[in-house]
Amino acid sequence: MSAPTARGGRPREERVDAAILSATRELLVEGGYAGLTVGAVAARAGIGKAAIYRRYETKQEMVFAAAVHGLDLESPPDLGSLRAELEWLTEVIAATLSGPAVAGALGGLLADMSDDAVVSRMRETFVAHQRANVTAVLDRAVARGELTSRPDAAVVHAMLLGPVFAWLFVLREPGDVRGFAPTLARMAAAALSA
Amino acid sequence: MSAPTARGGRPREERVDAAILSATRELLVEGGYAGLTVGAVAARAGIGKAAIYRRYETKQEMVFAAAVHGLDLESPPDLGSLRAELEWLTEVIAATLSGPAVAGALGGLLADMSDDAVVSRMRETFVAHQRANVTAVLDRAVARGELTSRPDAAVVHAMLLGPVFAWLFVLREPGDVRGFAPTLARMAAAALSA
Amino acid sequence: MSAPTARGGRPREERVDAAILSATRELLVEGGYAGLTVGAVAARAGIGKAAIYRRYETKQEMVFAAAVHGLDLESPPDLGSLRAELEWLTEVIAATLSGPAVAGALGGLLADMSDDAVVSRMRETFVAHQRANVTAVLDRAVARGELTSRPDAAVVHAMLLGPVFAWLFVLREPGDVRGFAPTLARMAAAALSA
Amino acid sequence: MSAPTARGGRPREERVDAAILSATRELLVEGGYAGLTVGAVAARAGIGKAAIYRRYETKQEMVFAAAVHGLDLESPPDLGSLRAELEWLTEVIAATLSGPAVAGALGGLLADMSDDAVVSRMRETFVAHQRANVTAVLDRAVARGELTSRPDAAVVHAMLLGPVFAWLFVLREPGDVRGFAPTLARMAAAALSA
DNA sequence: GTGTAACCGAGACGGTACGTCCTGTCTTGCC
DNA sequence: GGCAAGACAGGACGTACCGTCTCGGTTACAC
Repeated sequence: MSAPTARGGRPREERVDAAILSATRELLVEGGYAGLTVGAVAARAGIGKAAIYRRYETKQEMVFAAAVHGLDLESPPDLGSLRAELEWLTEVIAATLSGPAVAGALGGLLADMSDDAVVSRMRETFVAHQRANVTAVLDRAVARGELTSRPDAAVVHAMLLGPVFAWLFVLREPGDVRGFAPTLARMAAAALSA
Repeated sequence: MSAPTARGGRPREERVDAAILSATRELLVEGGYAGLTVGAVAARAGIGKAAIYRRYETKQEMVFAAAVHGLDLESPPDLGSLRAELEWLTEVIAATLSGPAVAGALGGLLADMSDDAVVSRMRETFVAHQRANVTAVLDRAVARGELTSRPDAAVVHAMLLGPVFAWLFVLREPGDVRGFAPTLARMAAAALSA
Repeated sequence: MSAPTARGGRPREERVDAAILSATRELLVEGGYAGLTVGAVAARAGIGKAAIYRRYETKQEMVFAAAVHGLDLESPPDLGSLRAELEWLTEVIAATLSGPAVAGALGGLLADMSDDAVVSRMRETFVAHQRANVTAVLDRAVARGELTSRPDAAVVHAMLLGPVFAWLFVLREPGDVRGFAPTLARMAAAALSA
Repeated sequence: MSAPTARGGRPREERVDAAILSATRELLVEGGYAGLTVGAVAARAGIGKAAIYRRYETKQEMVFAAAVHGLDLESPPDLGSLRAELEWLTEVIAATLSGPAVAGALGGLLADMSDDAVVSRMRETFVAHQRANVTAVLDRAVARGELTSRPDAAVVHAMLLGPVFAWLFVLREPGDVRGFAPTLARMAAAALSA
């Protein structure tokens, strides 16, 4: 979809790609996923709806691309201790999820997707990289001798991502999510070390 | 809404209340939040749409009432140890969230709500009771001497609810969520004891 | 309907009858037939909707009763000439049709009725009496020698009623309908005499 | 409404315009104005409701367009005498009003309209042309010397249209309206000549 | 007097239509 | 062939109204 063979004809304008993503992010901040309309994105971007559907098959794909695009691409640095690196991971996750566009989009994306291809893509893009980072951190901790055996990365990932997710989307504490990260990392480190 | 003073006039029929909730739950299971129609609920319940809108201002309120109604009302029994009780809590949370109606509804509800009254109601109903249960468990652990000081119940709640939530709605591992609960509870107990 | 056998039980309150008709007429003036609601009539009259439907089977019957009630019951006096009496008839018709409640109701009544009982009742009540008056006037003109044979009363009635009706409901000239009556009567007299 | 400036974009399809009008006329014949549903028109026409509301602001406008469209566009031929031409006019009016779609629509249209723009448009379209025809006929009669002065065309129009209108919508005589036209025209000619 | 039957205001009930909105596709004419 | 504009089919949404029914209570006539 995003890369149809594109043999001949006029090339797509990058300006349009950028305008779509940027307008989507704006409207996501202003009105959340609900209240975001493909027509409104087109109008805000000063383009036609067809230019959107030429790039994304559905509204969900567009929002996913806009919200997730370019997120969380760094790998965790070696900070010397499991706990410090877990804290780094948690903070990156919290920063990613609490960005205004992501916050507006994530709930909505979960809604419109049942079990189809989009959710798979999302898992691959959004989840796989984070899990790789978790794996790297755990491997380093084993190498350092902080852990005797490497726990399941998926479980550890859920333990870091989950509370942040719940905090933002269900609990919605008025307090800053960032302050939550160190506490969470400390508890996770303790749990793993035990 | 659900309880207008109602001085005179024909009283509302409980049969209708029940039929709405039950039809909503059925359709939630069959087609998820997306794909659930107010008209379809009315048709399935054998009532008119107006009877629904007399009770709930929006589709979201109806779904919320149907999905959350009567959930998780038991209090945690004294099982003798913090870990056992955390495990009980986690299993209740997992059972609640993975029930078919709730699973179909929760994502969708998060979507259509920005920050308005519905999300507050949801927090009050859905979250408050679980948090009270967490508090009770922690208090008992302090009384037993398992913990020296009572940690923040909100944080502990997030640590239990969050991973389950993430597992179900983001990670969507094919594996059973139930198997996840004991691991999670064990790690939480270790984290708290440290 | 209006007079069910009424064996036992509490008798109907005349206050309610009057309140219904009066509220209907008020709302007819304020908003026309469209925009008149049975619920609004009940509210304005300070009664329940059931009290209305106990008296009238449909909204149309109620409006008909309210608009037509007590209209046009006088018989045409002997004014000495056909033309004078035709003028009297035309003025009565114009006065009847241009009353505010009737004006608001008639179009609407015509709308909701296809060919059923209500239109028959309306014809009987509203039309029959006027036609009897036309017949009386024509008979007197024959007796006076102004006409050699009595024309069809239905045709003459249509020639008097019709232009007034069209003037009010289709043409809607801003000018006063009353000024139209003498001209119409004069032309009708000339047509009949020829 | 029917002609927005429409600079760019896909032009409206004539097929859709025609399908709307044709489906409306069919349903008007089948069930009258009451019993005609915008949804049913859309379904019968094989189009979406939005395509209707893009063209007509309300159901009334649509029905008006369908019932009145293309009616009565001929001008009265010179038939040599006032009476013959009046008869022609009356027959055209009767034919117009007694057409099945118009008969189903007119009463209903009168109902839903109070005094707003729709009734004005209707007057302009439906009435203005007929009145112009009346004027032409009267002018020819003056030129022929049949009339000494030209009477008010509005009054004459009311005298022709009105009885037909009343006959069809109020009196509803079972007899054929067509037979009514010559009598009416003869009487009108006599009245004008006097 | 005390039934009993029909009344009363209030308002919920099933049903149906309205007019608006949105999605994803298609069709113009211009570049 | 991409692009802006916008029409298309389809269908859900939330509102409004109709005519019926139910509640708790009142009022007259008959026994």
